[in-house]
Amino acid sequence: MIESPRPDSVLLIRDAALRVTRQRVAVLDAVGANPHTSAATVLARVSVVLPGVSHQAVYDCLSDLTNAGLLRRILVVEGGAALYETRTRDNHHHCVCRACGMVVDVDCAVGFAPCLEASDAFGFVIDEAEVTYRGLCAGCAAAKTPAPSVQTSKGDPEWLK
Amino acid sequence: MIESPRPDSVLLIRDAALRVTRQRVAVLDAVGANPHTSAATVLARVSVVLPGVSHQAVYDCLSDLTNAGLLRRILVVEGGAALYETRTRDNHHHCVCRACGMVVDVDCAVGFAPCLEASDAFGFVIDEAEVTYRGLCAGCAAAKTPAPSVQTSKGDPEWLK
DNA sequence: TTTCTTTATTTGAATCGTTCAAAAAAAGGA
DNA sequence: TCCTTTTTTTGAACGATTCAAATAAAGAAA
Repeated sequence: MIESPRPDSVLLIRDAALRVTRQRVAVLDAVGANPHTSAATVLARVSVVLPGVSHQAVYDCLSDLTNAGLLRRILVVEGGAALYETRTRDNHHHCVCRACGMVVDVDCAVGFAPCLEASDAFGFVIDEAEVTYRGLCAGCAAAKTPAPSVQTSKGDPEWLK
Repeated sequence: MIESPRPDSVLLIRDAALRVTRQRVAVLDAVGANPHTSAATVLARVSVVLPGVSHQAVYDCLSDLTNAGLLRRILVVEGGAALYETRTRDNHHHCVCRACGMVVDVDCAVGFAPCLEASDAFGFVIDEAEVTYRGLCAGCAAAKTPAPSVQTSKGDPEWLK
């Protein structure tokens, strides 16, 4: 599954006024192909296409692309690594399984931009609402595993590998 | 401001079927007196009352008290430390200032347990919804500081010290 | 195309928050 | 008071991320 750079990525990066480098294209492609990936996983994936990429380059690219609005960074795993995704401006949320760590996208029932209208935010000028649901995914709930492979937030979710 | 252990804490800990130790009482008191504190800050505060406490004890206490439902752990700062609070079962949310790191509690406009009803959660059994609003607090927004003391998530929020 | 300047990447070390593991100490029932 | 279990201390380790200096690549200009 070695993917060739999608022209989309090149255009997106250029339009964001960023220099188009192979690393950035590869990182954007990697996240696009696998939503909710950590820097470590991105590094692994990018390494296939660009042997020898440094982890620092991956961190820099993730950071730059995030600042440019091409990526979104979410803090979903307790004590774990940040995850990245390419869906950036549609105000969707995330459901995280406490057991296996699986992350899925969720649209809020309340409608678009659900909780962005905090009741009393003490004068805060809010620009983002990150909503994280936690619980058990269908599989883990069915298995009713009391505490078998409870992944304590180290490394990547198993289902991702 | 050396505080003496509140009887509340002792009772709460005992009721949670946990052994009542000075460390646990002190940790619970420390978080109770200062919502949204990190482990490092708790250590500093507890050290005043209990000179020589180990950071490990603080981590253990925070973990035990959190598991017992006496504390809630929130992941609010990008790449930063987890914060703890004693308001545990009222489903409130948090507003975080991107500039100074200030955290305030917010009740959702949508009502009690706002976004707990995710539209389609792929069969997830959800037990918690963590909502984090990000933006600028009134002070930082007013100052319109483009990027002055932008705290990049290391250490504790300045306003806490 | 070639050169030049700016911006990215590599390299390697360091930092922070957190956890692991073994020995010593304290809690609380018998 | 004794004894067993649970906590705490002690000290090292780890993963994720960042810092800093040297090198390489991007892309505008000649």
